[in-house]
Amino acid sequence: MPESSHLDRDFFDRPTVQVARELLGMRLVRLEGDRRISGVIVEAEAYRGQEDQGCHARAGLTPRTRVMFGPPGHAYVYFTYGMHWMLNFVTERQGYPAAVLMRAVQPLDGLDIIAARRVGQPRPRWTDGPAKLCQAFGIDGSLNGLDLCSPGSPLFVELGDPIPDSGVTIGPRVGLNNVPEPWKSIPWRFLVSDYLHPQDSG
DNA sequence: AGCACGATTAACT
DNA sequence: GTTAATCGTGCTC
Repeated sequence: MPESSHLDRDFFDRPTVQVARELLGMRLVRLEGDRRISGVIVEAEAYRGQEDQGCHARAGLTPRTRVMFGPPGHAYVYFTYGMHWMLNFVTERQGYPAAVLMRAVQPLDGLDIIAARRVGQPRPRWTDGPAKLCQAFGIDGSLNGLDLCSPGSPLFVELGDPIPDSGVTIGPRVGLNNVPEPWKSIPWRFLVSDYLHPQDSG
C-alpha cells in the first residue's frame, strides 16, 4: 500500500468548490497516541474569499482568520456558540482566504472512542454535524493551523472511494440565516445522497 | 467598555 | 416547532 494515500497539498491548492465536492468519499483520519479514528466524509461546504458574506474572511485578515489566509492544506479550527468547535481545510493559494467546512462523516475506525465521546447519542447522531464530528474526533483549537500534509500529522485526509455525480446532492450552505444574497443561497453545500439528514427530506 | 451574534446542538412543547 | 447553553469575535461608542 502506498503511504501516499494521504491527500497532498496540490489537492487543496485548487478552486474551493471543486475541493469541497471531491472531498466526498475521502477519509478523515485522526491519530491520538496509538489510536486511529476515521470516517468517510459525507458532507462538506465551501467558503471562499472576502466577498463571500457567509465566510469568516469577510472581516479581512484578523487573528481569527489568519489561518484561512495562509497556505492550503492546513486546518482552520474555530470556536462558536460558546461551546462548539468546527473543522475546515484551507484551500487555494496563500493570501487568498478560503476553506472547506467538514459537516459530516460516516464513522469507520475508533468506534469505541467515538461512542464514549458521544455518550447517550444513537449511532446515526455520532458525527452528523460539524460540531459533533469535532467532539467525536477530539478536534479543538489546539489543532488550529495544523499542516495536514506534513508527515506525522495527527490529522489528515486519505484517498477513499470517489462519489459519482449521481450520488451527490448539492444545495445552499447551512446556518447562514442572516447572510445577504446571493451568498445565502449559493449552492456550495455537497453531501452524499445516501446520508441525507432527516430534515433534508428529499 | 459594551454589545449583538454566530458555518450549532440537544432538549423541550 | 421553540429555546437555552455559553463565550470569542468584530463592530460601535
